[in-house]
Amino acid sequence: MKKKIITLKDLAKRLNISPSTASRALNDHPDISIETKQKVKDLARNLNYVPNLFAKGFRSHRSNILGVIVPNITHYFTTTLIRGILEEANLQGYKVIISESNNDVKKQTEMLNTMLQFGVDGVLMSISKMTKDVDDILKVLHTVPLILFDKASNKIPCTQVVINEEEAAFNAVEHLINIGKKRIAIIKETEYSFTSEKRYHGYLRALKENNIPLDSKIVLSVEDISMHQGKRMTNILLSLKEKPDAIFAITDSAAIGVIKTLKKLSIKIPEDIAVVGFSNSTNSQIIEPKLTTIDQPGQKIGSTAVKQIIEEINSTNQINVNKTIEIKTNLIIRDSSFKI
Amino acid sequence: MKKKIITLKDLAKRLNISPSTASRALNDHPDISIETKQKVKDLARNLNYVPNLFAKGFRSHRSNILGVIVPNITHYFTTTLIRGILEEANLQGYKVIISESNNDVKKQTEMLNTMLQFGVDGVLMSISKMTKDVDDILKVLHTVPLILFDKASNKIPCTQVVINEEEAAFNAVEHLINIGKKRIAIIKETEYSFTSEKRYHGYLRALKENNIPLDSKIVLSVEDISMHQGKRMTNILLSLKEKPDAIFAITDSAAIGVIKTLKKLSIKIPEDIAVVGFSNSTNSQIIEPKLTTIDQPGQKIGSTAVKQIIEEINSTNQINVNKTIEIKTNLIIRDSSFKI
DNA sequence: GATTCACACGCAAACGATTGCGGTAACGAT
DNA sequence: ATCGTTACCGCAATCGTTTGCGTGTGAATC
Repeated sequence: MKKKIITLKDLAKRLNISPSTASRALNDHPDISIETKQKVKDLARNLNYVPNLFAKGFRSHRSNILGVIVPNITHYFTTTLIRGILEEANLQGYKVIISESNNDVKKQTEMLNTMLQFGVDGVLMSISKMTKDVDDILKVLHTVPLILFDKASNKIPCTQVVINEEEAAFNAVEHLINIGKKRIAIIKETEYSFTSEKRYHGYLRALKENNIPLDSKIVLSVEDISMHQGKRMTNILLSLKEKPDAIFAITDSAAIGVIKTLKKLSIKIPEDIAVVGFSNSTNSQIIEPKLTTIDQPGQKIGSTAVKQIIEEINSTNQINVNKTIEIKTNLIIRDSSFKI
Repeated sequence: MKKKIITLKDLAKRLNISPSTASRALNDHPDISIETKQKVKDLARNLNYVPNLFAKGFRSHRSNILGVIVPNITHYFTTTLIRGILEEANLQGYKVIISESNNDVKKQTEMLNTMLQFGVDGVLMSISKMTKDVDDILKVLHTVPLILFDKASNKIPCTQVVINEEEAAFNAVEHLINIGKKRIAIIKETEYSFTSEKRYHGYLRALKENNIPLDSKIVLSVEDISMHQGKRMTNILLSLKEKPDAIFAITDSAAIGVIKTLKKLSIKIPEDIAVVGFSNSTNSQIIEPKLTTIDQPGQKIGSTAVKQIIEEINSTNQINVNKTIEIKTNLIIRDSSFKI
């Protein structure tokens, strides 16, 4: 009852050729005649021959497996990233091993190492935000190609696939200015977060280019940005003498916390205070009023990262490419910031 | 500059023993003296020896890789499932390859096959809902252990890890009855969906045990359940002469569509019409009023499935275990169905 | 007719870890 | 002194595929 597994040898034996000839035939080696190639390929198809990936990897040191490490898989945006990765990898004949670091730096390097043990051909990583010490990550660079996506870091000399964080934030804030807002608060993360800092720079530039003075009282930083923190920060902002007329939260979840708090206090959105988030999560369409936010094309980021890493895997020269690929975002204007 | 990879042979050469002795030493074979074992293990640690997984799998036909196939990775519940799978697999020294079938049956069997090519030791699958022909899946059973989780099917003789769909729905509907509702509508899927049918049976039993007659006019079925369909069905229900005083949507997204429609028409929730969903998605807490729903412990389902499949992988006897493991759910009562 | 050359293919080694079997030494028992 | 037992270890084969090198065949060239 056991299914007999067909090997190269089996093919060779049936055709009275050597295994090496069969191998070369299947791989289109020029030394093999067209007729032989045809014969081998036909038989392979008929017998449902599948090459043993272990044996293949054993010799070639290639697994056709990519490693992916993300901080938190339950975030909607992360799943769109993964979807892009899976799709593109599938097209190119690669499989994907996924691990979750839970924003734990120790776990992160641990997973990196077990991935190498499992013989991945390359690693795609979205680093946990508290990654300060990058030595462990740098070690990997000598072994297999590494690409950072979404959550990146300029401390690591490798290809990075990210969104145009700065410009996206700039557009969001300028949009608020365009609808007549003049006192725009921001809820961001502490300076350890690379992405948060970039978005903050976009915020600063938008103010500057529109001659709006920066008021540090309405620049709020939190450690772990969340809906709850959004609520807290809103209460702080509302307790100020000069209240803001718009709030830019650097995360949808925080923005939703803002909206919930404003609604509870019957503050009109967007008339009294407009709100803008970041991510275009599913939640942003559920909340009422619907949230203006920035759409990040996760799927495209994922597929781009895969294309890039496969290119690096196949390139023989071991130069450390150190380029940054930026994916365009889109501002989605909804009810929380409509022109009045 | 290239990192020299340490092999068993290297260890053996340095200690002047044979590779086989080194192998046995690392694997705690009784034939090896304690001193030799110690020496080998020490050297292995010092030289940072990592066994070549290819060679290992090549001989042992074990990859320590599990395959996972899910219909749609972007659903929040699915991500919690995956989180459970990843965690438990990590604990047990397994890696996980994930694929998305997009509810496409053809793709599903295709992925199943490539997974086998990649030498997975077992497959965990949440089948796409339109799976009618299971022949392709049955073939897999002869090759590696297979476990169905979440979306299962009684047509496939293998272990299944699911929630108590029927009881969960029963509890939800009985809760509506307990808060005084007497005319409870249900929005479900067509009969091709196994899970939907089970939930429907729970609905029926709750009515029966509480002596509420079934009215087929308020039993609505849709092909692809979604928020949009929730809205559509609500309008249909409201056009009836005898309107329902509660709506049980078999999915959170549909339930949210229901709530949005009711709010637009200024129908009071839960006073006029109560609403209950299914899944405890993040959205269910964002919507106002917050949605009463059924929490499915995804993480536990995932980890249970992994534990189970590893057990089956390690069990030599090839009996097809055909048991169903049911994970308990919890009814989460929120504002959309509170007692008035 | 001798030499060259391209073509098509086979031989055998190699990759790293595992394992059945055989071998050796040491020691005690007879 | 001989045999048996035990403890410990090495030899060599094995898995399936790839690849450098060698070989034989036939045709073309001088």
